[in-house]
This record gives sequence, structure tokens and C-alpha cells, in this order.
Amino acid sequence: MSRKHDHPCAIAEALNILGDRWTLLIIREAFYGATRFGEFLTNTGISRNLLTERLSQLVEADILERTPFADRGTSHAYALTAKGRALDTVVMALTEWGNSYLYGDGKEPVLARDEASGEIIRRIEPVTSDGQIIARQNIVIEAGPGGDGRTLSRISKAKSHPFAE
Amino acid sequence: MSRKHDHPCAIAEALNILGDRWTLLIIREAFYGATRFGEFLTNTGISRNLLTERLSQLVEADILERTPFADRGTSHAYALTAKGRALDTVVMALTEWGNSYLYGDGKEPVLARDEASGEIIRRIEPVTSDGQIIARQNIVIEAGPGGDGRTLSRISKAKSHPFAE
DNA sequence: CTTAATAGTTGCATTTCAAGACTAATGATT
DNA sequence: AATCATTAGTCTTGAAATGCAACTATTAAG
Repeated sequence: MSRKHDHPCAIAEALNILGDRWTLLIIREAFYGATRFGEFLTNTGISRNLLTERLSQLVEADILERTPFADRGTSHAYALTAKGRALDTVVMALTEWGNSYLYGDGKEPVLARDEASGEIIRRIEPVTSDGQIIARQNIVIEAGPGGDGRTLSRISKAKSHPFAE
Repeated sequence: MSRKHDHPCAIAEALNILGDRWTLLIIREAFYGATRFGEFLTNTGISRNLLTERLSQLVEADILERTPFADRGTSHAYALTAKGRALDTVVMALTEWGNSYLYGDGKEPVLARDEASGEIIRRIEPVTSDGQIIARQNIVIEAGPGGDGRTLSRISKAKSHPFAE
């Protein structure tokens, strides 16, 4: 990745870590249970030098944790931290979007299913603290405590209900 | 973006379109109401040549739609399609993760709020077709109808409950 | 003490990015 | 009509990231 975004925005800041072709694929593998260098290598198709760099960035960012793990050779286990596991919604949202809009019904390569209901998972929704689904037309965006002047002016010109319709 | 991922996986395929530093920032701006070249340019900080390329990729991918729009000069409006609007969960999930784990409570630059309850939005959840929240430990992944042999072997070695814990 | 397995490094050719100058198209101004 | 202002986009160039393959290092097994 070249230079970093520096404007105050959660998405921009997240993309400083996740915004490339490989990082979320590595994180997908971590969710699926990969722990070793070689597993990430063969399951994603990334090259060795990039994998080395990305893994160390993810460890640095506290998304993966590296622990020694001796069987043969010099080997380590990379596992998701709490911060990394919190990316589950991002992974599920991307999976759902890709399945629905890039493959389509009946052509999905990998599916997530709810064992309790038996349903394939097709909806990811924002919910209130007591579990009520929040309707898109009720969602507003506003400057938060960490916003600066530029944020304020950008947000003030923005649609107040960005996800409605 | 360099070469494309070619293995059957919704995330890999999604990253072929969204997997760079800028694309999701452009999509964020589209949700916030930006429609014009100049708005995307100044609100994201991307360079002109890249913005040109990314916008045309997004139009090509049917995520944005370009329509003529004459006031002064040569101008067009870029607006989200249905496929683009379906990325709302990805945008919300990234926003929520970034706010929680990169900024932290009380330091969020931009917040999403539910007008109905007044709450700041902090939970994004998979739900069943009738709106019940699906518990992480009940989520299993499985090969779908579009999977090939490689998918099958990758998935069969994967943790069956990737989001549990 | 050699071999095999795993993880990682190095060097190099290619591709992409970043930045700014330049061009094109169109409505407004005189 | 001619010029100007505005918006969108192209072109050029140096810098940075990527992809590939060969090489090195570390440790366990035999």
C-alpha cells in the first residue's frame, strides 16, 4: 500500500489497514482456521514476501497474534485477536454481497448457514442494543466527538439519511 | 489493482472490485450524497487519473450509474445502483469496526444513529428471514453449488464454526 | 551430521500510484 | 461571435508497491 489516508473517518482509517487486494483474504483464512504461514500462502495465492509483510502489519495492528509453534522447522501460529474477530461482520457482509451480486442464487461457491433455523444466511442488519432491527430510513449520520472542521463540513453537506431507499 | 483473484470465493471476487485503498471511500461518498467528479475528488483526496479509472470500473461493475448532468462544463452525475446500495452493510460494518477499534468510544469522527431509538448504532448482526438474530456459534460454512474441487478441499479443512467464540 | 520441512529474505522486472500540467467541452458574459 | 469560467478528464513522469523465483535460516527427525 502506498500512502495513508489521514482524514478522520472510520472507513478511511480501516482502509489504511484492510484496503488492499490481500489483507481481507488473509483474514478470511484466519476465520476459516488457517494459522500457519504455509496455509495462508497456498489458500490465498499471495507471494511469500507480501505475505510476510501483511502478516506483520496485521500483528502490528493487533488483528493477528503470533505465537511460536514448534513441529518442524521454524514455525508460528497466527490467530485472530478480539479486534480481529470483530471483523466477522465485515467478512459476513462481503460474503453476502459477493454471493448475491457477483455469483447469484444457486451459484455461490461458499455458503454460511444458520444451524438453528437451517436457513442460508442472507441478511446482515444493524440492530439496537436490545436486538431490534433498525430500518434504513431511520439511520442518520452525524459528526462525532472526534470530528474536526473538515469532517463537520463534509458531513453537513452529506445526505442525512445515507442508507434510506 | 494488479492481477485478479481467480478462485471461487465471494470475498476474493468482491476484492477484485473493492480491494484497494480508494474504492470503498468513493462508495462511502456516494452514500453520503456525492454525485460529481469534483466532489469525489475533494472529499476523498484521490488523484484525478485514479478517480477517472475507479469511477469507470465502478460503472462497469454496475455499482455506480453515470448520467449526463449539465450545468456548467462537461458534467455527469454518478449515483449508486441497487447493487451499489447493497454495499450498505459493508459500509456500516467497516464504520462500526473502525469507530470501535481504531478510534474508540468518545473519539469517533462520524457516527450513525437510529432516529427511532436515539441510539448510536453499534451492532451489525446476521438475521434470519424473519428477523431473528443468528448467534455466532450457530453459523456454519459449507461448499455451495458454485464451488469447485479446490473450494471443497479448502472448506473441508476449515473450521466448521468460523465465527464462534 | 545429514536431510526434510517450514518460514522467511533478497533481487529484479513489471505494474500501479501520485502529482501536476495540460486539453476538451460547454454554458455564461461581454 | 469571441472570450471566459467551470467542470471533467488525459498525459507525462518519478516513486512506490507488486509478483516471481531463487536463496537463506532454523529446527526436528533419522
